[in-house]
Amino acid sequence: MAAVDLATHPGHLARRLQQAHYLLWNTMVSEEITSPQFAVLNALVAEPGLDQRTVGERVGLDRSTIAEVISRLGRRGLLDKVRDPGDGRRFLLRLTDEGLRVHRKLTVRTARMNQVFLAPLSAGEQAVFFDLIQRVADAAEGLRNPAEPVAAPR
Amino acid sequence: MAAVDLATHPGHLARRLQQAHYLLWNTMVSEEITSPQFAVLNALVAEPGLDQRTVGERVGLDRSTIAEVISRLGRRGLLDKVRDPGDGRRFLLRLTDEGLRVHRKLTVRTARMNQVFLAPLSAGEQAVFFDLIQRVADAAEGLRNPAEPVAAPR
DNA sequence: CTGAATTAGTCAGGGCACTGAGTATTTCCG
DNA sequence: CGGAAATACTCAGTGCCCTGACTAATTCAG
Repeated sequence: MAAVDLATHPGHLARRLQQAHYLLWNTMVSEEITSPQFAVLNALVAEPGLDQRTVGERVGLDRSTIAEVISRLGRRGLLDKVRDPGDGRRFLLRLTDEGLRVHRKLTVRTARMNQVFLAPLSAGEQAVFFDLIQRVADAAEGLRNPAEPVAAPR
Repeated sequence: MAAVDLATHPGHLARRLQQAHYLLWNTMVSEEITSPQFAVLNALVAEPGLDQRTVGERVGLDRSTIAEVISRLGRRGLLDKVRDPGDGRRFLLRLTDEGLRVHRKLTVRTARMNQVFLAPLSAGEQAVFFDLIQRVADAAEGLRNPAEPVAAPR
C-alpha cells in the first residue's frame, strides 16, 4: 500500500495550522468578526478611502471574496461604501466610528491570541517561523504572477 | 492610526500559505481532486474499511465537512460506502479500483508539487518548517481537546 | 472622436470548514 | 428489560475561497 505520511505534506500542515488558528480566534478574539474581516478593517485604518480591489490586494483576497467580506462588514455597519466621484467604477471604503471602535477592541485581543498561539515557540523560533512561511508563500505567489518586473534582461 | 502589520500575524500568514498551496495544487496536481480529497483517499489506502468519523479524524476534518468530501468522492466513483453490518450507525469506506488508480497518479504529482512549493527553503530549513508548524498546530489543537486520556493501549 | 481594450465590481457555481439541531442506532445502567 | 446516554451521521446556516462569465465605466489607439 503506497500511502503517504501527511505530516510531510506542506499543504496539509498549512490547512491544519489555519484551522487551529480559526478555532483559537473564535474563542479568544471574536465569534462575530473573522480574521479576514479584521484584516480588512486593519487595511482601512492604515489607508482610509481605499477602493475594493486595492483592499483585496492588501489582505490577499480576490475580487469575489473581498466583495463578500466587505458586504458583510457593510451590513454590520462597520464601513461605508461610496461611489468614487472621479471614477464611476470604483467604490471608496471608509470605516465608520463603530468600525474603528471594533478594530481597536480586536487589536488588543488579537495580540493576546497571537501570544497564546505562538507560545510553543521560543522568540527565536517565532522569527524563523515567520520568515520561512513568508518565503514559501511569496515564492508560490510569484509563480502565479509572472509579469513582475523581475527578469527584464536589458 | 493604530493599524497593525499583518506580516506579524500568524493567522494571516497561515491563510496566505494555504492559498498559495491551493493555487499550486490546482496547476500542478489536479483541477478535479482537491488536496483534502487526496488526503481522504490516502487515509483509505493506508487503512481500508475505515468509517467516516475516523477518516475525518485522520485527516483533520469535522463530521460535517468529511461527509461532504466523501459524498463528492462517492459521486466520482472513487470510493464505496457500505453500512457496517455489525453497527448500523457506521458507514464503512473503501476505495474503488478507480480510486486506487487516482491515488497512485496524484501521489506522484503531489511529490513534484511539494518540491516546487518548498524549493525556496534549504533541506535544513524544510525540516524546521515542518517542525515549527506542527508544534504550533498541535498545541492549538490541544487547547481545544482538553486532556485526552493518554492512549491506554489494550 | 469612436471602437477596442482595460478595469472595477457583480453573479453563479463548486468546494472547504465550522456550529448547532435533529435522526437513527447502539450501549450502558438500574 | 427498558429508558438514558453516547455515538455516527445528516441537514441547515454562515463564512471563506477560487474560477469564469457578465456589466458598466474608463482609457487608449487609430
